[in-house]
Amino acid sequence: MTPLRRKVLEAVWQSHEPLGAYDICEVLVAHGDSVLPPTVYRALDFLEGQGIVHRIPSLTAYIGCNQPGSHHDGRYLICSDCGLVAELPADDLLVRFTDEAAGFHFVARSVRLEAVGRCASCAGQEGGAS
Amino acid sequence: MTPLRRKVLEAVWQSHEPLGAYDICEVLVAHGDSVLPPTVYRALDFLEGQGIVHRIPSLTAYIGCNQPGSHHDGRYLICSDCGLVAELPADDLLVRFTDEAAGFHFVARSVRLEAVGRCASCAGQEGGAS
DNA sequence: AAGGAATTGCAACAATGTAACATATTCATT
DNA sequence: AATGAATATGTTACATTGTTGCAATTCCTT
Repeated sequence: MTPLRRKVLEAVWQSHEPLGAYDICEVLVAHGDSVLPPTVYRALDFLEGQGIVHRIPSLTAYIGCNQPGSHHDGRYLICSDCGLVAELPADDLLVRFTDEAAGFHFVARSVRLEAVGRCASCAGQEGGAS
Repeated sequence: MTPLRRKVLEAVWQSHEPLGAYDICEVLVAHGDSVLPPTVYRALDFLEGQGIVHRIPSLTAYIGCNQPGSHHDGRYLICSDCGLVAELPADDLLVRFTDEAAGFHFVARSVRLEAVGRCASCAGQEGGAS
């Protein structure tokens, strides 16, 4: 862990919504650091490898991990209205899928379960996209 | 379903690996059609809405659906070595997650379960990107 | 201090996705 | 058949996201 990586991590942590890599650039620059995309991507790769942040491919964005560790599995609720992501703790569903994959001689390195839909508060208000 | 959409669908179907939108452009152009990105993306949006093709966000690419229908749930095994994707039929795991999400008043519109790792044939050969 | 590995800075670029508007096509209704 | 609404496609230009390659720095070990 280096100062730069810590700054990237803090930027992700302090945001309540997923941050894109370029968003992170802007945050750090706003803090007086001069940071360009390759630097951010490298820091994110590192942090992801440590299981401290997670990439959400559906949003091309990153979130801080709830309960850090080096497990690469996770379950996510992604609100397509407000963009918020809730991370649920990994459970036996993921293990069962890993086992099922093994039945096909597939060696799973990470398992992700994600639901895309509308969160409680967005579903409460009217205005559903049809 | 229109001629253009059918061509896009065929391009996706006839590829044994996931195709990016720009790959699809190239395929159609190679077939003599003049097609630009917005056209392909629109066709893909339509086909995805029909449940005939699936987008794999982890790869920013598309695959043809095994058993077409308008269900938006799926389970995928994604080989990070060769890029091949196997689609497994949806099962009760996805339903259980939908129910669990509902417990948080989250209305899931689609659920995806994906494992990233090494497929049987890639795991068989040596050369793990350790 | 010298060597080597890992990290960061930087410039240029590649790949992916979208907005806005023009043009065609379809199809029901007159 | 002519009109007009709705849908689909063509085209330009651009926005966003991610990468390559190399130089400079830092840090740790010998």
